[in-house]
Amino acid sequence: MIDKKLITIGQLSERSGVAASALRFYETKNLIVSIRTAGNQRRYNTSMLRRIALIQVAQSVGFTLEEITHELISLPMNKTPTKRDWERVAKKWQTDLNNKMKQIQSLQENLTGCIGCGCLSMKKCHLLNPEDILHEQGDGPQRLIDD
Amino acid sequence: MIDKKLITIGQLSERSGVAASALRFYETKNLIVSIRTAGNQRRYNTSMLRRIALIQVAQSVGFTLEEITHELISLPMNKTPTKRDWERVAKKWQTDLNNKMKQIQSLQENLTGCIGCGCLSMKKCHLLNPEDILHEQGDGPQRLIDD
DNA sequence: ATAATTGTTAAAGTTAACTTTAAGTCAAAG
DNA sequence: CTTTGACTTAAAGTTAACTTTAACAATTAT
Repeated sequence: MIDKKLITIGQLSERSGVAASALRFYETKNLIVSIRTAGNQRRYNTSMLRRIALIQVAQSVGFTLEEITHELISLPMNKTPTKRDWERVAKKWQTDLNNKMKQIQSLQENLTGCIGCGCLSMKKCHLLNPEDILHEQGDGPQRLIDD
Repeated sequence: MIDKKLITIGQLSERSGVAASALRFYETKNLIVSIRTAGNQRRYNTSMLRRIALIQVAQSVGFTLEEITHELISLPMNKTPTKRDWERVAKKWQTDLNNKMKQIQSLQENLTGCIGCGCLSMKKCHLLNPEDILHEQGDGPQRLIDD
């Protein structure tokens, strides 16, 4: 439990797929931490690989690094998160993912509607008519070729 | 059909909700076009409102402006797109939206799995084990507290 | 022990998508 | 006709998320 395997930034980079420059950058943003050798080189606990994987997942989901810093702030840097730690983070992400899904679904429905109805003038299309356009001309009978 | 109502950049900005500076920027990126008055001021056909709405939708879906330029290049600048024009664009978007949904769903499932199984060591978690970590130690019996 | 490799920092550069600024012109109202 | 408000351009600034560069130090291999 005392002598853990520590890896260099080059090894962490290769195993995580994240460039060393990015890892140094992440450190300035407090996303990850390192310990230093007597000669001032960074060494990482292998658990950092997991943390970086989490960061990548969160990024792919659309979080900014700043948000991710806040999301992960409660997770331990140098050991496996507890089940409770992990549940809290994962549930937050699920909520955000659900919201993203809903947004996309509503766009999907609107697109389908637009295709279905032709939407040639698009005067009535909810998607393409964000609170304007109708007021651009009086709303007489719908015209198929217009402005 | 000859004298259409033309609007100024300020009006377009207010009605679209997009800053005038952004509209000028969009023009440099060929996302929109304008005609000029004798005094060199921009004037827009009101159909540009619809095009801007499309741009906003596409952006919210995650397209970059460059991608949007390509998506919209086939749509007429100064008149209503034909049904065929519109169908092509909308279908492309639907495909992209479907892909986004699938990606998010797979993340959802992985997150659920992780919560369900506890994933305390996370050695086996597909989500958190992007082709590494298992090789960090021989795979003896799964440990709950580790590196 | 020395060479080759890998690591260190600070500062500047990069891309996307805009905004801000400065200095000046146009258009609309009175 | 003059003033006020809207518009014009070019150039520089902004934020996120990094990368590149330069000059130098630590490790590792021979």
